[in-house]
Amino acid sequence: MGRVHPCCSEEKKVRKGLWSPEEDERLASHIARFGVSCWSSIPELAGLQRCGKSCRLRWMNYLRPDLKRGRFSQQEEDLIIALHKALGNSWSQIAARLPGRSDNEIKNFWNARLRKKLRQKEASSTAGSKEPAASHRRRGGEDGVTHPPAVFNPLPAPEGRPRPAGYVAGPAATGSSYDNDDPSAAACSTAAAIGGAVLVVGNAAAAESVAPSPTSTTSACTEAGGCDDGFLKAMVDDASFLFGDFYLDGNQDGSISFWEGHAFS
DNA sequence: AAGATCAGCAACCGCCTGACC
DNA sequence: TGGTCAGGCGGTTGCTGATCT
Repeated sequence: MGRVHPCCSEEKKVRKGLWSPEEDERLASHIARFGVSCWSSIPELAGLQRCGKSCRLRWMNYLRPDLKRGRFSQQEEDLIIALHKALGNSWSQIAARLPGRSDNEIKNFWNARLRKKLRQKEASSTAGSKEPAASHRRRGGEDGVTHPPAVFNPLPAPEGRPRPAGYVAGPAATGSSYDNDDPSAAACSTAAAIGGAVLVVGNAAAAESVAPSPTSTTSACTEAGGCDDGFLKAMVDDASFLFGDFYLDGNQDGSISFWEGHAFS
């Protein structure tokens, strides 16, 4: 393990660092014309002095036509927080549920923004905490705690979607908005139909119990009547299921509710 | 005005995993 | 069955522009 990829070895003259517009153009036009068959052969075929991994990364994170780039919407932000709570640092899985966003983008966003934001929230809620508001980035600045505190900004319900018994709108609800042109918001909205069962994931106790495992793909959860980890796993493993049939919701106590259109089995 | 600090982002590095021989 | 290879992933680093002092 840890062996150097042949395509990245010193023997071949490979460029590193930022990509030039010409390189981008070469790679993009090559992939547009021939598609992606074998990343390791693409540099040669496209006339690039890069390793295949570098080409793949550039394509996946920057050149892919379906990337939307730009700032994260409030819905995306909420979704990332919720998915991170459920999936941990599985950025690729989180990215799979956020159309138009790359795992790298989400990862950077999380590291740069959300983690700090959540930490500040936590610090302010536990007044008197000695933790600095902005512990400085990198160089071992991370504390090893990779999960956010059990805080989640509630989303407002889409128009016409009935609230379940017991739903409590949180104070942050008015701060959220739905952008109609935002895919993730649209996805949430499309699930607006159908009321019914509510799956509550990550209440404070549950979040605590899940927090120590950054790669955990299951979570303690409760439903009106209980839910099993397998269900949640299935849900987070299936983007269309999540987007098509679920509406993500947050509760005042920091828990997250997933509304769905099917009866739980 | 200049240096220090912060924030965002692109890209590299090391490791894991599955396919293939 | 074990070794090799390529793809993929998460963590980390480095660069750059903006903001602060």
